[in-house]
Amino acid sequence: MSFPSQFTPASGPNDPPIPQLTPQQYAFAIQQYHYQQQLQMAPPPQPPQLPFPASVIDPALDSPQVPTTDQRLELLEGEIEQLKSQKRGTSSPDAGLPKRRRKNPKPSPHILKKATGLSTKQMEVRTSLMKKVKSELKNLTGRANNDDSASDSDDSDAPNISPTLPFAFAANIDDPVNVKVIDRAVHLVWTEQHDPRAETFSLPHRDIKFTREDLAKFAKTIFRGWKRTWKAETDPALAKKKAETESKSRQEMRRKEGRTARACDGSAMSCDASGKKRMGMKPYVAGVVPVALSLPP
DNA sequence: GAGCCGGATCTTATGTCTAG
DNA sequence: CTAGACATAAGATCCGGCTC
Repeated sequence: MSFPSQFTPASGPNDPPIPQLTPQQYAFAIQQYHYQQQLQMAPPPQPPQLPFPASVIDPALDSPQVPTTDQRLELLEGEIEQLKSQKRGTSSPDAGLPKRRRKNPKPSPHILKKATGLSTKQMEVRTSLMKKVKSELKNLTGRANNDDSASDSDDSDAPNISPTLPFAFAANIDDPVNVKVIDRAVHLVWTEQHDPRAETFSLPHRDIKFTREDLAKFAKTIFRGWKRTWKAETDPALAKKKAETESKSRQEMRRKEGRTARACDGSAMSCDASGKKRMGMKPYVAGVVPVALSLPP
């Protein structure tokens, strides 16, 4: 995996010319462009405050105009300002609901931020949303171009194109560039998935609620993970440390494998096929006795 | 003190390699 | 070709520091 070594936000997110695209890639780019244009222009000024919009994508926008890069940038910046003012003005993303309903507040259903204590359905929706946020981030940052795995189910409707909004990993998460990318991804997923009646809705359960903050939380977690990878690749000291850690990990694993092989010699229970994933693979934990070694006779 | 951030660590899914 | 071994990426979680 590789990241762009330089980030030039001043040049605008869409400015870089599309380099040597094949006709297929170019077609994808055009498709993606229209797709994002629709999503970008469809929501009313405050989409989260509309409980159930009739449609996520305005059919009237099917023939998208082609704005300039500057216009797109302005739209994005306006979007961010809108989100910021929205956040300042409301403590909750669903503040658009009639206030009378808040007289007897129920326990908040927006509990997807933390994975603990969630029901099975909530966990499924949470996982699905994380995948979608990640997918959008990949497409927005161009990371998808370097990642052929693309196993996410919704990748098909967001084809990979050249980078448009790369993360500024050298900066913090609150850097305007990063905030812009995260907000954009959150907005895209929210627009597609917040309305169970929308055609774009594809979550496993319609009755599970979530907020834009949940999505932002997911995006930030993903950013941190990617930033860690980026640092490990760009910082020689970290790269060296990582290599040493991995080397130790492999040594430890081989030692454990040797012990396990001896211990489970003739014992089918302790070295069954599930060992393929090797739950005992704990790179950083030395001295942890594998469960297989303590099994009863 | 609550909330956020970043780093470190743990866990898991998935990709790649290789011996049979 | 296939099963198993191994490598890697990345999500989840914990923890300490910082800010308000």
